[in-house]
Amino acid sequence: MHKNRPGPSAKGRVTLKTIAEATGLSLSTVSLSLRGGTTLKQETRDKVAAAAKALGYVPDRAGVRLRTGKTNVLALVLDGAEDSIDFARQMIQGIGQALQGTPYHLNVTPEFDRHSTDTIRYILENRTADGVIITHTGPRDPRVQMMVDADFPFVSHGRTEFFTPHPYHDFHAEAFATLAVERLAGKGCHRVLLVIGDDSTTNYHNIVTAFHKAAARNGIETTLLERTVGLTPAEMRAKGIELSRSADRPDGVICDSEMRALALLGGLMEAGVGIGEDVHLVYKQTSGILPTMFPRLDSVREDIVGAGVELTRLLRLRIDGAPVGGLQTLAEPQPQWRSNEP
Amino acid sequence: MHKNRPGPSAKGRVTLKTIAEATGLSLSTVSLSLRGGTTLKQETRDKVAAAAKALGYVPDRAGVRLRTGKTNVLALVLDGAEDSIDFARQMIQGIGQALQGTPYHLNVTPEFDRHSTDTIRYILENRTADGVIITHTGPRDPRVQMMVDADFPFVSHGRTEFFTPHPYHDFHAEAFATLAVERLAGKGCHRVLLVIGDDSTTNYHNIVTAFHKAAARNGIETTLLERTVGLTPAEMRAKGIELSRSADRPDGVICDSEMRALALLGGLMEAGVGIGEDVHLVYKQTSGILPTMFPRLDSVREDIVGAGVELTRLLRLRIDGAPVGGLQTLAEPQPQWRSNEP
DNA sequence: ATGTCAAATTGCAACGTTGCATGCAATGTG
DNA sequence: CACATTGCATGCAACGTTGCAATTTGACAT
Repeated sequence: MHKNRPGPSAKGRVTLKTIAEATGLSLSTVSLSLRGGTTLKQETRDKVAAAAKALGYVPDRAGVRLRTGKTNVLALVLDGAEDSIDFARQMIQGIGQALQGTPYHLNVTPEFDRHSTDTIRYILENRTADGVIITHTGPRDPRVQMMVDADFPFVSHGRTEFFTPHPYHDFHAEAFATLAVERLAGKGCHRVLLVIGDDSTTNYHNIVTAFHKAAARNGIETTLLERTVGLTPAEMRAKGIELSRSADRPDGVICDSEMRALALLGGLMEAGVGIGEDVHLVYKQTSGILPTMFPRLDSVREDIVGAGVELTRLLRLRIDGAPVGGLQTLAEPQPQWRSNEP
Repeated sequence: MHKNRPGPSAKGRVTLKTIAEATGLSLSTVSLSLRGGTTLKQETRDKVAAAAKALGYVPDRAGVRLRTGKTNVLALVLDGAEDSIDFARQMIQGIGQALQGTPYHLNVTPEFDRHSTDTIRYILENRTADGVIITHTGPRDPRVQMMVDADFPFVSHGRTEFFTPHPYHDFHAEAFATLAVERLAGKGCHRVLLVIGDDSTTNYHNIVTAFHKAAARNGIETTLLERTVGLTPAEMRAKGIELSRSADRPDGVICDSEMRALALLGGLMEAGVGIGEDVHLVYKQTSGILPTMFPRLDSVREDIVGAGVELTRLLRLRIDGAPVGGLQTLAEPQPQWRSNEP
């Protein structure tokens, strides 16, 4: 007779077998019942449900995964960008919140090169998650391409320009740009600088396009734009000082991130420019940091926790087979006009 | 005859069986060989290794996990605190970096209440990870207690006051406090305010104790301390304004976080206090944000990415059975004295 | 040839789960 | 009363892996 006792269930783990013995039913019946088998007698189903609850049964992930291929894992591929302050924490907070009470776990992999397909390829080849969330999506993002080709469930935070539709959730960047431009126009600005650093995301293009359109509608000059693309925070700061001295100094600034807003403000303030007087500012707010620092700054808020919740909702629907159709949503910007407050 | 074809390996997944067929050896031999069975002929081992590589074999996680109980998962329990800017991103970056090329995946669960044992309990009961990393550790952290009792592998970012030793990695808070006090003493400060908000962590106690000692040694007054415990950033900002007007205004400030430094600075600067002149400041730096904003501020850096790498190293050693003895390390603070620069 | 012994390899069962095919009462039909 | 039909429940195999027990192989001595 064999004695084969490996580690896992050394201590009395509750499995289907435990429930079967407790109820006097067969293992198959218990399994069927817990998955809601409709051919079972109501009495039986109740009995099983009661026993499962009493014993504190939780299906073994390895067993399920081995048998069905379902991992009950969602993978978040986390971009290394630091321009959106507190982005990672809030995104994970949101996803975690949406996953509360579900069988899903969250797997996080940092992405070391922007839009690298390494992690995605690994996940697809080894079927190590049921679905993927990516952030900082690009217009022709190769990660999206790869998952679309493989017909693998995913959502992107951000849109793409691909012909084949896919699930996404995105901040309404165009609405943000328009709101910001109109706010500055209302303040009487005529030369507006768009401070935006990262041109590898779709977000960049959406903002730039909408910015130009809105500026044109409002008779605002936008020639200074190119001067801030791709600058590091330190360079951004230097740019602030340089700008303050230049002849064509802008009277309005729009920042697409807090990191950049902080850096530029550092430069401008050091140069003695009066914020809210000589120069008006609107920035995209994702954390609570700047408000403590500069209490009367106009901003437009993007809710990252909410984005995490929504991305998770969409992805789960997709995994459950929902058609891509309804799985594309935009988050409306939330204006926080504070510069008129006392 | 049965035909039982579930989802997972519909497409030709490479398993031990594949290799067995390719090499003409038995499945058991292949398994044994890949795990480095020493009773096998060298020739056989080479043949198996070659085939495995050629076919791109990766062990199935579910299979291994079911059989051995080993999950190849590390769990990070992520505190919701936002005072250390960019903490979550850097910690995950560090852990991810240390996990590159290993079979381990990183599971992240946000913790909704400080030091809640819910997540830990779940992990212990369902053996859903091989080891746990916790952050923002408290002196009598119930999470630590629980894992020590269960003899479950974990590392804490931060020390505890428990009698039973456990693996940890921590920032050398005492060294930070001492460095900061001495720096301010060197600047001629006599009344120093310690701005620290979170008294549920061990870190808090370590800093406070060392701060008092160092202050006493340097003949510095520290009576203002209690006034900043538990304040929110917004209140901290108000406190800055209030302080600037008070009779016993400090001439030196030490901040244990960037969030608090920013908030207090916001208040002080709005009140017209000259930073680096009327008041000197030293803060604990974890991100690159403040340097762009206030370029000539003294700080002491804590490397969070490095902490992630180190925590992972310690945890893996612990999982592999290393005794707790050597698995306790401290990170030395890195002073960044900038206030004298031009 | 036969037996002994060590070296090298393999068969088998099991981890927990699911889904098909089958079993078995009880009921309905000719 | 034989026979199909229905309603419920169960046996069995398989997912990929590992560890033990057992078997085969080859070398060597008798």
